[in-house]
Amino acid sequence: MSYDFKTVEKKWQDIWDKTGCFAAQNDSDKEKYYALVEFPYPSGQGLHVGHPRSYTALDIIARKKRLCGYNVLYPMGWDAFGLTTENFAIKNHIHPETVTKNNIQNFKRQLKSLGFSFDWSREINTTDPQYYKWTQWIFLQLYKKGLAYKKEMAVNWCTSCKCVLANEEVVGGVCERCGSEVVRKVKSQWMLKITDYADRLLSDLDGLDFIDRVKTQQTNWIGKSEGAQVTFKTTAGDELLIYTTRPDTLFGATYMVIAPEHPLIDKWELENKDEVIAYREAAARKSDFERTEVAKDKTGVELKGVKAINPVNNTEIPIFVSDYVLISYGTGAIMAVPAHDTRDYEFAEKYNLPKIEVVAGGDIEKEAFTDCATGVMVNSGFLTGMTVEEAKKAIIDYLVKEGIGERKTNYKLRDWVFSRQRYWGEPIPMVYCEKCGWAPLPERELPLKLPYTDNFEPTDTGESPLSKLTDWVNTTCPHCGAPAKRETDTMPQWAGSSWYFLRYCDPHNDKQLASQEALKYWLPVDWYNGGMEHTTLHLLYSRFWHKVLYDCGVVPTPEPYQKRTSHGMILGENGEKMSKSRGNVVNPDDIVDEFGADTMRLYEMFIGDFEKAAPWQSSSIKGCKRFLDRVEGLMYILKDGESYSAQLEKSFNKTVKKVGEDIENLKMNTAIAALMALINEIYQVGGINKAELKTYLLLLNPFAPHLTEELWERAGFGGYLHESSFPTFDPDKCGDDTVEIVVQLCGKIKARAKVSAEASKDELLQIAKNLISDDLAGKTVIKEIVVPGKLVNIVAK
RNA sequence: GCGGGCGUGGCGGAAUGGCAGACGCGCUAGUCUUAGGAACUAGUGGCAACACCGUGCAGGUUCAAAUCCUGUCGCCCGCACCA
Repeated sequence: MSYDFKTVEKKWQDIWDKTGCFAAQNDSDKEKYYALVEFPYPSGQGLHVGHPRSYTALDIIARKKRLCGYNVLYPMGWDAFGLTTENFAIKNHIHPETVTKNNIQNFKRQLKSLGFSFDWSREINTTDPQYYKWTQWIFLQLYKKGLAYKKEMAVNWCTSCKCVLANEEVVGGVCERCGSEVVRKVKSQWMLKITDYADRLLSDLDGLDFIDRVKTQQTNWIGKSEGAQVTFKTTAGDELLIYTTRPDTLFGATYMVIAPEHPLIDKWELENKDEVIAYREAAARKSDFERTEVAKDKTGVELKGVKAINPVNNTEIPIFVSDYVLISYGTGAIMAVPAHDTRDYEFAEKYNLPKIEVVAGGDIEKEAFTDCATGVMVNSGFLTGMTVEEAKKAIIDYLVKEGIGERKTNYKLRDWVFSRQRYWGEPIPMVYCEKCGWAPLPERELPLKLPYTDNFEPTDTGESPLSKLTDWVNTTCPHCGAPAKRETDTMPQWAGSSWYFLRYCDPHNDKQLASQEALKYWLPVDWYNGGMEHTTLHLLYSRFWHKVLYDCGVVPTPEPYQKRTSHGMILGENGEKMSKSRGNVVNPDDIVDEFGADTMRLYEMFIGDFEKAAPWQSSSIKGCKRFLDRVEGLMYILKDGESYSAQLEKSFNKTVKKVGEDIENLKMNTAIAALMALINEIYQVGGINKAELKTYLLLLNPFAPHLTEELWERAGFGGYLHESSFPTFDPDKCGDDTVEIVVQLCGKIKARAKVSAEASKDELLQIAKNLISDDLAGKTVIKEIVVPGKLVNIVAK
């Protein structure tokens, strides 16, 4: 018995399209619910089976919330700028605009075939000038607030994409996108000062309902550390500033290390200048990857002719240059305490430098003693005898009093490199004038449209392809009117996605990025689901932009998303990541064609724990199809009935409770299992009445919307199912009258008994004792444990 | 190295201190069928066993442990010389 899913699904998708029934209302009195999934990058490969996992889960949430009376916004759009499209365009000699248009068309067809209840009237596209007008506008606000600045700096350069990458886009020393080598290159780049927001991005996590691993990852990425900044005098007469989280170990500092890029190297008269410069150049030639590759073996050169003076004991100590110290963190210089830092220890061993134990408790002949919790200070002047924590406080007080140091907080987070030397991105609305310097484009000139060209390939020189379009580049200065040149770099892919959820609130507004009323009504996003891979990229960037917009008074909430969850990856049948090269890719179109959208949706939810990775199993899909066939089969055993039958009343109440709760907790797999168990019971009983079918269809509807609407209509329930309401349950009718309890003797199961659910502890105990009286004979009862509804355990000797 | 997570039947997975294996796949038998890689019914952790054994391994706490604690092995993810 198999129903005609193709006809049924087409019919309902057409009805939903025609009636626009899933469009959210901006002027509603109803309570709002904003459910959001990450909008896709419309690649040429089409939809991946990973996409529907997220989309189906939140579609279930959205559909359930609508049935519960909410005004639901569940939108969809296209994150369409970016390198993948551009690289495809170059390879196939098609303009990226055409590629994007085709890919979107295909994605949209695929999404529609799965029956998602997206509000298509709010569809957005980041490459639409009416959209990126506001991306550019936000950039101008960042610039006005001093949060966008241009800086000559060493950046990550992908040798294949011929383009700068953000720190977050470099994974394991290679390009996140193409896997090619990333080298350091000095370029002038637009930077966004996300570091100004580091503390707020960290502390505001507290009030948010994000899953722990997202919070942990963002916290680690921001990398807050507290310590002290200390000034060391040098024999050259000037000062060396260092950062340390262990100021308590200052008496143990036996040498200093500065990063190869440290500016003092150029300033100082060094006896071995050639050697030092050679070391620096060797370090510069290394890519980040090589530099971390050799992390095990530390190298360095002593700076001859200059020494640092330890301010607490006036000892002269040598200064080294080494690439294990990073110019980009802290002050680019450290005091080395080999006795209490493993890296310094390793370096000191190699270069035969002295170690002074200042915290007792370890054996510094063997290894560095880094424990802060147990040690006591020794060899440390006025700190001797204190605990590490006491010493930290005392030394900072001392440094402040002497004017040679202060308390200091540092972050691992770096500013966001915002320029890309590529064509397919938003033009940065800035103009460079010889006289005035960088000038922002007036807001009325937005959008600054991306000029159309067929010559969009990246250049070997590292210049943006836009620089070849001299007609476009040459302009006049917005300040003085003199001839000037446009910025030719474009924005990174992360720009358009950093605020897209705002545009959904009011997508056709041509005066503002969205109206205040709309933003006030819809924000924050109530539930946002997306991939873990975006935790330190998109998710962090968009929180940053949102906070800036909040400070500008553009958005009414300090945080964009109230709740964040993340789905596990769907792996190939062989348990490996799905990829073309592994040949284990499943195309959603094939599944929809063979089994239908409802089965596909159900299977994606039934595959396992939503948060965990799960391998695709073609053989299991038919289980979901069989289940839906059995649901359709209910029509043939349907009886009249205004209320639940006595036989099924408890089961229905229990299942309503469970399915409702499971949906809210994203436990779609067990919700489906409960519906399967219930239908098994219905077939056991041999029939279902109309009241029961109604409830059953409503519970299943968020998962399998097409079939349930169809059966609703066939059963003659009137109107559309999606206009009805989610069933409620009677808490008193969720428990069974009789329950089976287990009788244990010393924790071993000896008997089982069906008892009344209402039975008291004493009654249960008596029943249990009777049941195992033979075993108890001649023994002394030591302890009796009774857990009503579960078990009785008697401990006897 | 640091941080996060995981380890349960032939397979995907349930169970978060209280009956291990819900639900599904697969498998076995049966029914119907010209046929079955369809559907339906029953069974299905191991074992000859109602005893006993069983949640990576070794200990521990508890009347009771897949679940909590300690150690250990293996796998996955993130960060990676952040001073």
